[in-house]
Amino acid sequence: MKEEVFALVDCNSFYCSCERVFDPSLEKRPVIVLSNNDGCAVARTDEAKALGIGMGDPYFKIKELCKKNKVAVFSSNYTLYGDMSRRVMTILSEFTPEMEVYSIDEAFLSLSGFSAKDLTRYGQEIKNIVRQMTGVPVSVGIAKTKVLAKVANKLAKKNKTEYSGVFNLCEEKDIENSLKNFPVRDLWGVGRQSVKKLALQNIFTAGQLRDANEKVIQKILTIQGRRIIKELRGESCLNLQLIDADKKQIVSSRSFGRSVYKIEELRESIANHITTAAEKLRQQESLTRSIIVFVQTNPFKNVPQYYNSGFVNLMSGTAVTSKMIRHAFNVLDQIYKEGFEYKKCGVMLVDLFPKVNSQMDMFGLSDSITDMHRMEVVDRINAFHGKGAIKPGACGTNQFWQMLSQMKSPCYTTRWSELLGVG
DNA sequence: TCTGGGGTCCTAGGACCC
DNA sequence: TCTGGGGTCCTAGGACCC
Repeated sequence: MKEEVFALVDCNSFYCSCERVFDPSLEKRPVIVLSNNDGCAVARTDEAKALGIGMGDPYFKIKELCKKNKVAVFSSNYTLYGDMSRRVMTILSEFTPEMEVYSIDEAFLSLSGFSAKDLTRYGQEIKNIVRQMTGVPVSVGIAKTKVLAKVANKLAKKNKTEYSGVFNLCEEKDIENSLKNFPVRDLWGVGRQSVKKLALQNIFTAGQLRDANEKVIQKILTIQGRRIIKELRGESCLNLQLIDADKKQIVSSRSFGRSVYKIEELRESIANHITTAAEKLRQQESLTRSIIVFVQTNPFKNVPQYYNSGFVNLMSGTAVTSKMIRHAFNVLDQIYKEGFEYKKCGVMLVDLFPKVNSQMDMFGLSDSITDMHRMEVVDRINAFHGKGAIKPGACGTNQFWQMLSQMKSPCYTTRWSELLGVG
């Protein structure tokens, strides 16, 4: 069996760190970044965590606490974070022949075949170079399986001074020690429901899970639980996902900055969601055969509740925005009910398939060459001038329903589109 | 007043066929 | 007309991730 080694590189409080890069005065201050609509905290620095601000805490509940402690609060600025992420990933890719970009702020690097005794030093080098070139601090966990690399990374983050951001968990005695005290709820792939089920089996630590009976665990946690056990034992069964696989579904949805009642307003929002989703669809050179549209009221508010969704099947598949908007509007007409206070809506494209596999149908329902060319031109213009430079008229211009984003930092890295007023 | 958004994987169960 | 068993395909829903 080939001996594998993985490094998990994870940016520390990524969104907050991005904000700090462009405003050094934030360095020792507590910083948090809020979700869309300034709803809840999705990133916190250590200083903010120390104040008791939790992941996902609603902003209205912690607002006072933030004011009192001079917490720097930001609305999320995904253009900035996406751009910083690309920079970090580009640098990381120089350190390995094989890498999986796992999320906006995390990557698994294959270090298989690298000399074992130098792994820790290599991790330090990765950490230092990323910091030096981008300003973003990262933590590195090194181990023989992905699950153990996740554990190592978590411990590196938790004991920053002791390990200075890099923890090499390849030695048997270190694994033993680490798993003994590692809560099972902090394991990658073990969520709240699984924690409950494991507690009934008297399993509370990663060490106990590793020593449990595989078949029993598979019964209660499915095949995924069994894989975690194997990985904890050092048997690698989760491989690097090297190629960026095509999405199987594409979703665009968002809560409104305020309540919405009229179908005209929902239409505008749906048109925008279709535009976003269709763009992603064309980017991966796919067509969709099924569009789902949904609308819903605010479940947290004490008002009459309504949720509904509907779909349309398009036999020949399409990636043409205008056509998709027309179909989505038809669905919206069917599910919309007057008199409700709507808070959110969205679209899902499911049943995607590669464009090259599409067949001409007999009824002329397929996308025409002219339509496809038109979309290509639109995509190119938007790529150059910034997202939304050109969009369908149905998307509206005033976007009154748009989300709240009151504390957004400037788009430091992508100023052009901002200056042109199209970012 | 104010509680995110976008994904994947797995399983159970129904429909259908032989 | 009734009976049984096994296979495949599809879908909805649960659980999890960042």
